[in-house]
Amino acid sequence: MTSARSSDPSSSPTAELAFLLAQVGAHAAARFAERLAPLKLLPPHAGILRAVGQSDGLSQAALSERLGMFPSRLVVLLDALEERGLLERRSTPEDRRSYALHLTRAGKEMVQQIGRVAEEHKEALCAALDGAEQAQLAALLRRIADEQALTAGVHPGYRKLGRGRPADPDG
Amino acid sequence: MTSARSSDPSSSPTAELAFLLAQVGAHAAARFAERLAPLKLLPPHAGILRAVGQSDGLSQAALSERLGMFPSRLVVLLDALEERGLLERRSTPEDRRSYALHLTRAGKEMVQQIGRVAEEHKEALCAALDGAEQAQLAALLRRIADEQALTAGVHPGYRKLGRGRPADPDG
DNA sequence: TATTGTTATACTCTATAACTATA
DNA sequence: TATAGTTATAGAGTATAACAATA
Repeated sequence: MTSARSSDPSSSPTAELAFLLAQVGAHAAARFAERLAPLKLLPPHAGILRAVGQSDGLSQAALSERLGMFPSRLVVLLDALEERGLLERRSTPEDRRSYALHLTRAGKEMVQQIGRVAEEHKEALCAALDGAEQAQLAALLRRIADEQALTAGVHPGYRKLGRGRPADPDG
Repeated sequence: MTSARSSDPSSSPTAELAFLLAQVGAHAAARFAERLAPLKLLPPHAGILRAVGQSDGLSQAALSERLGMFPSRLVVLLDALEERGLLERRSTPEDRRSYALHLTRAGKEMVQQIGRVAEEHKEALCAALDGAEQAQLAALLRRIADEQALTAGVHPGYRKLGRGRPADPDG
């Protein structure tokens, strides 16, 4: 079962490519989640910290819009981050209904640490490839991502799914 | 938000590579699930049909082992496939506890159709790349998959997850 | 009347455990 | 006593709906 990779799919020589993408991608996501675990963070937490770090002071509505996440889901995730002192909700004078989200000092440090973890993760994941090959792979993926209109830094797992099956296996 | 892809991540030029893999991979999986929907199949169904097609007559225990799926989960999926006449459980004389799984005529045709859908899916997903580039991408991914010891044709989404967080977002 | 954020509820998916029938 | 398959239960995770405060 180790090298039967040739005998699988249907027709064209790259027919398995889409499956390979989904397979390696899911593996990458799972491994990253494992590396995040010691930091007591789930992937969506990391995504939020990164987004807030990039757009300091944005509202929950704006953030949920950007990440394609339901506001009600965001609340729970933000609660956890605020409780840990990584992020704070500051009430704004302009509109007393909404909060401006800011990273704390600890939050900024956590973002740094996530960056380091991501780098280690990438290195372990792509150990089979040298630097030039990694750059090549990144370039190809970026072109797919752009053509498919994927938003930079937004994982589909964050998204509210259009009423139907969850963004499931295979591919 | 369309080309901020440069300003995200941490340090190295390919730091975003792992995220890109997870992002594109999840996108691929979601799009494939959509293409499967008209066939009234979920991705795990397709995975099962393919596996049984490759190893006609295997038992549920063997199949659940191969796909890394809990036997109890397999039951429900097989029920649906059998009900639709795509697959059958034949009792074997040797061991009356177990069943040998076989594709029906309709099941084999469905496998063909899944292959066609997969091909269309790949073509749409990788529209940004020409044939040579697709082959290049596939080769790079295959090397990662091999080095990371991923089993051919088995999506991590099938797997029983080692007691912890689900194979989640990011990467 | 519409919007921000929140709470409460329901639904889906999947893991765990308990059970039967064989062996 | 152990194994194949099944059923039943419970636990995550996430979408939907209802709500209070403000605009």
